[in-house]
Amino acid sequence: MVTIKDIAKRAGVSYATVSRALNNKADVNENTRKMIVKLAEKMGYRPNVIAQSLVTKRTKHIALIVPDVSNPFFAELSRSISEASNKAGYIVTACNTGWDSKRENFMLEHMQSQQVAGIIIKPTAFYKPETFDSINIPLVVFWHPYKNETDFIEIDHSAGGKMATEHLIECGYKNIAYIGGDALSPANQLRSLAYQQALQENNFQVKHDLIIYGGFDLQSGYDRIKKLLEQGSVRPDAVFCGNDYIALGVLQYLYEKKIRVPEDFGVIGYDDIYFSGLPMINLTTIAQPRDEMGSSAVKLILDQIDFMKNNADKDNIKNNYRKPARILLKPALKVRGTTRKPA
Amino acid sequence: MVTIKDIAKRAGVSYATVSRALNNKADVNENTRKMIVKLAEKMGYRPNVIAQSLVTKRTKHIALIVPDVSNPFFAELSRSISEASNKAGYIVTACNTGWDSKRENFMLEHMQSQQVAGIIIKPTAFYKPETFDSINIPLVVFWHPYKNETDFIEIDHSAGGKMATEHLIECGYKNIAYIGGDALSPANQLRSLAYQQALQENNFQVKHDLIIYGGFDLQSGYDRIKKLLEQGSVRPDAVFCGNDYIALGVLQYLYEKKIRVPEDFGVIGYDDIYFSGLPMINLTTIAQPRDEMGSSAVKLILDQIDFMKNNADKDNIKNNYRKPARILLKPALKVRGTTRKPA
DNA sequence: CTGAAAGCGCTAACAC
DNA sequence: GTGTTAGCGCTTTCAG
Repeated sequence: MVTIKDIAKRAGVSYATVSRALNNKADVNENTRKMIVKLAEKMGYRPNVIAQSLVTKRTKHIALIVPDVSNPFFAELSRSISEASNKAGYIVTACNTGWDSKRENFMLEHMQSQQVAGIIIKPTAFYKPETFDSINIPLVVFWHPYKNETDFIEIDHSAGGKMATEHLIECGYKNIAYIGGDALSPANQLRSLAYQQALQENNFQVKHDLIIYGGFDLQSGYDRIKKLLEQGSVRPDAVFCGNDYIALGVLQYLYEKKIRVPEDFGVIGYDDIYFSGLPMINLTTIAQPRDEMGSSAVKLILDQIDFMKNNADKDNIKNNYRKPARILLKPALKVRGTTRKPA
Repeated sequence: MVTIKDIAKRAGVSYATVSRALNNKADVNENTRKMIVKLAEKMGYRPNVIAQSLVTKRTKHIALIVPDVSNPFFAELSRSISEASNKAGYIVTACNTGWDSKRENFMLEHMQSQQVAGIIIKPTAFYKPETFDSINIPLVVFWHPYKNETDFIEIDHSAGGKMATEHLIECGYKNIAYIGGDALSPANQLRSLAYQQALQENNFQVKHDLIIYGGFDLQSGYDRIKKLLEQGSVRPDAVFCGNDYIALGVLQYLYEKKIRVPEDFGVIGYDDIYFSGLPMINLTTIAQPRDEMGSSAVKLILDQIDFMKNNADKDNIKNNYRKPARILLKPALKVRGTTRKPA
């Protein structure tokens, strides 16, 4: 491994000069610089980012912590975050928690040990209030307002849930079920609540038997629509699903049972993952603004980094001086083929 | 930020002792250790991985460089690599090149600057022979044998291409087209070649007009089947696609034009991404063994790390002492609904 | 414009 | 078992 000292020796200058030259500092003779840069290239020099970080006390890494990167929703979010970060000269490290909050905590700890410049996290469920207290680096949380101390980006899931439910009502469906994901997922609860409210406002009865929770995966959707239709006390004729995966599972069951969609049964998902838009799937769904989510998150991180730099003299900046930002993003209804035309 | 020096001061010991205690070194009094560990916890100590890495000269990071993490194939591969890495105590940083080899080179450079423990890469296209020459950290390359100097994991795309083509022939299709991705992708070329060979071996004529390349995306599949069917000199009745995305585009076109699949037109993809298996899509495809790919890649990286550790005294180890590994993985045919029953 | 030197937080000899 | 000390590769004063 070739270091600036090696270069200095060969160039016959001090290694401080090499450092200055390579970092484009102002006060270096132009000729010396050129000579050093060329030499560095020739010798195959690669700056040791680790060493740089140790002295500058900052890295160019942003950590992204999500439940599952292989879920297209998170994959797409991840890509939008990567792009925004790269544009600002940051690299992102994406970690899976696998919907496991123990693992989530571990990753949170670990990323701080890594001295990342900031953390963007989509928590798996409600976190304990103290979880984020000990984090004193830039942090952006998706979806979960927490006191007033961290930046967060919220999606208006109440609006989303309402939109979805009212759409099904307008389509003329009468017994609308809700198949959610993890019962403890706050987003899930907000949607479920909005669903219930929308029903009531429209003079529909809220039936407990039509509300069930489970996993956010396809199999879970399949299993639960099966249970609902084969063993339930009330037969639904439409279902609002906690995410597109669940909806895909529901569609699969209906498809197998040759139940006509949307004529005899309506299905609406949530997230608008890429594949939902394929004509072979054509799932009506609620779209979350992924790109906006990604770019906003990165922007907030950069703001915090900026703020800390400008206030490096003060102590305990983050919690005491900076007013946390809250961004509320709107989801949008995508009407497609799994719901019939409004009556 | 609390450091081991802070802890040492509070504990009334030297900071070397703190380091030893926290790292579970053998020669520390059990009581001192307990005291220090408890104190560290109380003070909210987090080891500075950057500093650790600087002295130990290794990090626990593995870089994964792929064209596009939002493509389910890479997302799933990425997850399998993450899991295998985590098990071994490594974290993975996944980077997109966006199918851009300039960006790929940049990432390669950058990751080395980051002092990652190893790099796993799926190159976007043929690389220049010298690309990997200057890399002297553990490296695993997917798909592209390169001299004898780096480990690589190859998928037998010749076998895959042959399998796909012969399956279409057995199904009784007569004019089989090939819609590939990037013409310069080696995997693509191998499949294309195998397709041509399989045709010849079965006494089918290879028709240039039935072979076209483009992007690996859905739109590209859609556009090119459209062109083939609307403007082509020979009308195909089946198509072997370079990946599932392209096949999805083809299916979309056929769906819109109400061309019956598999009765009047056969479609086969490549990759077996998750969504291809959904009953609504039900795409016949060639599955690449993602999990095996991921775990093998990580294993090879770990082997190299091990090897380097055990030969730390020697110089220029990687190229001169270690025999590079080559792993050949077999793809598998998944017969589903977009091809008819063999005649 | 350049060199000398301090030190980032930590590990790993080496002494005692 | 514990303290002392020398770096890891680099940036950044501080002198000159």
